[in-house]
Amino acid sequence: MRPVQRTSVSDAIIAQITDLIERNVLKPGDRLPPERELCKRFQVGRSSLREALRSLSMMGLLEGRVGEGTFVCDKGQYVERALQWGFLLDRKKLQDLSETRMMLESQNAYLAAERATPADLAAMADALAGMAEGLADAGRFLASDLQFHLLIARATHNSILYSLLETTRNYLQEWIKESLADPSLAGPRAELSLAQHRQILAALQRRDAEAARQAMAAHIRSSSGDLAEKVRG
Amino acid sequence: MRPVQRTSVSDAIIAQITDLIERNVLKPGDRLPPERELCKRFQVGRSSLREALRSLSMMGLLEGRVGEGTFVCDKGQYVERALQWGFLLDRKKLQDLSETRMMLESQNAYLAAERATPADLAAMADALAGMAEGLADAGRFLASDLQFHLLIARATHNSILYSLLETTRNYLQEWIKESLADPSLAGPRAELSLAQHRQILAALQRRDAEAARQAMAAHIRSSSGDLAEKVRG
DNA sequence: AATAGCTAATGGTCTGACCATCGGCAAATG
DNA sequence: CATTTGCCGATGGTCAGACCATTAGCTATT
Repeated sequence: MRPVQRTSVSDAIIAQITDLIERNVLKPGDRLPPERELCKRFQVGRSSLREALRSLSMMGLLEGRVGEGTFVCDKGQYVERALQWGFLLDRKKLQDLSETRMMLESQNAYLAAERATPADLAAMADALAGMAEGLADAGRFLASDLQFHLLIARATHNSILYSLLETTRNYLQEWIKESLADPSLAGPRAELSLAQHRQILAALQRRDAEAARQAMAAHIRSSSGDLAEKVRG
Repeated sequence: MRPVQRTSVSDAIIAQITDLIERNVLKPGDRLPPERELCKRFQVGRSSLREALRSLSMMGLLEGRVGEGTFVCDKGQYVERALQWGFLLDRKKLQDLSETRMMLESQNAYLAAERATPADLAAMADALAGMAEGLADAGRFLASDLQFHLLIARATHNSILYSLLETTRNYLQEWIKESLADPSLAGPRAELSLAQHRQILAALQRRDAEAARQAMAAHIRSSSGDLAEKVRG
């Protein structure tokens, strides 16, 4: 004897829809039939259908817009989402996060040096210009700073690495902001930071992967010095 | 003006419950109050509550048992759930994941060389012995192999890095298994793999971080060669 | 003491209804 | 004619109540 397989209505719907998406019958951007219509087709109640749709939304496969309909998301959100949920639970490890970020940033710089397109490099130069113009405006400076780092991650053309860096940055962003808020050191530190960024971009432009990695590592080490202190204390 | 944030009842419930689990108010194995009770406490309808619970079940945080109640899962179930989405990975994503894994593994080896405790090293030696004994048993060999890599990640004593490696490994595990299933190459490849693992452990034991990183990188490059081929074509 | 049967509680499902929002259309406006 | 305004239907989001299948625990029969 075998334990009989207990099938859940919602799970069956989830299986069917994921299958449709997998076989590309439902393409990203496509609109699903209205919920009431789907109920009739699947021969199920609206509760069960909605539980299924909700789960699929949570996985990043679908997106519901009030008054418009339910749409298939761009493929690719699910892995990132899962990774995000993954270590959402054991945070409180700022030090670990900081270390992880350092590793991601420097390795991304290495890869970006090999793979950045001219367009990537141009965008980084723009971000750098934004930092220079924002030397007096902390908000703008920080925004351009963040953009520069994200552009490097994007230049790896590896969506996983980009997403990981983005996530760790998001977690650390608040602390980074705080540590840069101290006005007494703002001026000199901003200029140092700008110079370091110029070094990084220069290394990327001459495709020197190892130099890019080391420049990035040095930058993060110096810029996150007091972040580390703050974490410890 | 700023776009007003549209809050969803289900999302609010999800946020509250995940928060309770994060703060360990709800421990794994705990039973939640009945749905009808939760409705009264949250002041929401049962549909919304159930959509939230369903999403949390889909993430592997909760588990509902008919006639018994809803229970908090062991943290880590989410990985299993995530595996179910594995088939949605396209080739590009696989390549990216593989690259990310390579970077995590080698960097972890570097850090582990500096931080591994004697106990960590002893556990790795055990895993290595398990691989040696399992040369004829593919299942056991693979299990010890995986354990060895996870032990290295644990030896970094960085929970984020460990969690990241664990997750990427789980995503790739199916493909790794497949690529090692080919019996024609099983024997020689297993011995090569074992030898490489011995090199890695040796580097760790003499605290040579750079050697450990390079040994790990070499191992992964050679062992994932046909994985890369499989991905490409 | 063991077993069969009953009962209450619970998650799973269905139905119908109401609301807020969005897109599109027609009428009013300049 | 072009623009704005107001309306209407469709849609996702939410709610309340009901019924079902399953489970655990109690009860009474054996």
